[in-house]
Amino acid sequence: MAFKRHTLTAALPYANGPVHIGHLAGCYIPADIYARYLRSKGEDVVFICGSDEHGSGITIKAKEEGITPQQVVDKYHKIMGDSFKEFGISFDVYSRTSAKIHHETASDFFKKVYDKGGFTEQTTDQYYDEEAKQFLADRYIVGTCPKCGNENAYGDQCEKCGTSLNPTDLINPHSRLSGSKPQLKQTKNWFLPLDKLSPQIREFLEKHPEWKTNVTGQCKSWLDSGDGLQPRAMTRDLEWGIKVPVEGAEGKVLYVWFDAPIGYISATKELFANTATPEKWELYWKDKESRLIHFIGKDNIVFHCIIFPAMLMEHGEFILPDNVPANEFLNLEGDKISTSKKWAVWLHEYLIDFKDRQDVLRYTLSANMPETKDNDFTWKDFQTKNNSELADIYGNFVNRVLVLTNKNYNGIVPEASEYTKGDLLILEEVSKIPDAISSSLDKFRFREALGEMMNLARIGNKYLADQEPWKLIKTDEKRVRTIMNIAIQIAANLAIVCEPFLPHTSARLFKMLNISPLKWAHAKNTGNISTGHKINENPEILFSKIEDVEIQVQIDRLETIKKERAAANVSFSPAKPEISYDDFAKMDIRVGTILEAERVPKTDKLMKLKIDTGLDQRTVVSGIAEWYTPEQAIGKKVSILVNLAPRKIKNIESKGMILMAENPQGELSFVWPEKDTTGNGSIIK
RNA sequence: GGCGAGGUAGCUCAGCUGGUUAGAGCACAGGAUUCAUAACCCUGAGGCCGGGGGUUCGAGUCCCCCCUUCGCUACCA
Repeated sequence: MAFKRHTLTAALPYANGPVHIGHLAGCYIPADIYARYLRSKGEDVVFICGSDEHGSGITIKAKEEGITPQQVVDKYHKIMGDSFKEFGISFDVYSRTSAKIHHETASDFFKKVYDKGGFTEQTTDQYYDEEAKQFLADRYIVGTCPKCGNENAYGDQCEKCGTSLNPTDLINPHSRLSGSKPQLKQTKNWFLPLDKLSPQIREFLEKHPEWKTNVTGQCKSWLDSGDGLQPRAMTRDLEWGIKVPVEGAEGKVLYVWFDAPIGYISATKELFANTATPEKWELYWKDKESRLIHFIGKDNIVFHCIIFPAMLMEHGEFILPDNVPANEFLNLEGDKISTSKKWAVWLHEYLIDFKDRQDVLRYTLSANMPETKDNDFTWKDFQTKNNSELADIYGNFVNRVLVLTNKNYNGIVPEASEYTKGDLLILEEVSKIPDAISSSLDKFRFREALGEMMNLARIGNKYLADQEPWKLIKTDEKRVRTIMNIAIQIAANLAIVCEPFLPHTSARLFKMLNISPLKWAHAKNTGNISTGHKINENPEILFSKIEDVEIQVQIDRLETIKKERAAANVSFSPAKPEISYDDFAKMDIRVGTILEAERVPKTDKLMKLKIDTGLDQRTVVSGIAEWYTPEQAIGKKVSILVNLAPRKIKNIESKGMILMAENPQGELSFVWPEKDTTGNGSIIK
């Protein structure tokens, strides 16, 4: 179980928007802490990341902004790369999937699996745009949402009501490219036979009982769900992406989720490409003594625990991940972070608003890391964590030590001549800290590890308070020398063990102590700074307090976004296109009365209704159970479309449709005639 | 409805294979102190461990049912 080297990957961020705090807390901060920690221990580490630049999301974004897909990815690749760097995420390489080396790698990967017969071919019906002469990705098709009537629902999801859809669900679908009505057309694609690989995948997962419960649980959910794993298309009919390198695949590219994880491999190649040993990347991906770890958010679990391992199995040459410590999601002020709803704190903006305060955000996000469940980021909490933990505990301890040393000893580290029993106890406690942190980090318990790091500062503060060197200096100067020596050693060790979490602070502290950065193993020692060493004379404040006004600006900003969103929500969907009277006249709408009502079992929304239409008594299944109980529904007068083609829903024949009025909140309400004299069968026209 | 993960002090979380008065950090209150960024240090208050049954000498920890949050999924026309 002893590994010689570590291949750490952080999820490739999608290049259709900047990085936000959710990405950081879920993936990049834990990955960076872990990478820095291993490096400090002297381990052989490569820490890999890059921009994910393919897929239909990019082409859509390009169309929205009126630029080319390449311009989109160039823009966000730069923003993300720059902000990661300034934030201190210590990737050994930050590559991108539009890079030539990646196209080659992904293409070769596909070809190899293809040649081995690792894919199955399937022909399916997809929407095709005759004018634009291309197949349409789900998000390229717009139509009316069958649920909420939103006219601008996408082929995969209605953004208004959140329902997930298939392109064929849309009413009146049209292409976002040409506006024309798309036709269904047959197309051939290559599928990864996850169904057949299921036993191997299961076996692989069972070898890792040590994985986090949220990860294992979600994998099991996939394996054991209804029909089990299904074959998944690894190619798409799209222009933007990596060409499928086989005959008869013109106009097709690799599925973005096929090509993205291969990006980890390409990026590793790139890392070594211009070195004396360009083939060295293979060690990190093929050697059994290399430990592959994927840092991701929970939305990526299925890809990294099932699909990518399945791809690697089919390929055959690569090692499989040893762990996938996925985090849950981070919310912002109680609401889900959303790029499209602009509900986020963007890293590149934070770096401007809170210049040189990278570590404050790193600390806050680490302390609030959604390790076991979704967590919430609030600006108030950000302020409190900075003021009463970083500033009051950590920063203040360092400041006390440096000020006392300068005041009493002109910055020269005094000699520790004689340790008391109490001193020895403290030194022992101090030397135990790195192992305590290690043991937490080895289990990917970042919050706990961070707490252990802060304990060192707490030990330091308590030591000073107990010893009171500022009093003793008047009576026992010799004793004060020992005390201050110990306090300085604690500060030095703090600089070492905080480095994975607070790298900028660590560097500043080493500089103030006027020593070169030390590695993890030194943190067990309690004499890292020698007697007579001169520390920097001008200690700076490591963490200044954050005032209310500063966070109020951020809170106000979010309030504004919220108000704008609320305003957008009360607006009704725009009027539908004009129709003829004949279109309208086709509909036969009548007044009816609900005679019987009962919930359809095993559904959330369905109610089975028996309705007197004046013409007959018939059964209608309607999705109203969220808004009416059967008792409330019985006896109600309703409007019913009686000549709608019958349809079987949950094995019940539903004849006709009840008309419901829906308000902007999605609440449904019956529609009925005002006068009691308008009885069943009356025509609504 | 199905599957998965949660629901423990005001907040963020620990509590392994069941075992004495349920823990930590922050926030809060009181005290002490002044080297320090009105900080530090000490003390304290604060928990029907989501609810209800059950197994057990004993349950936050095991079993059943229910409620609730998040994710996937079914059904929604």
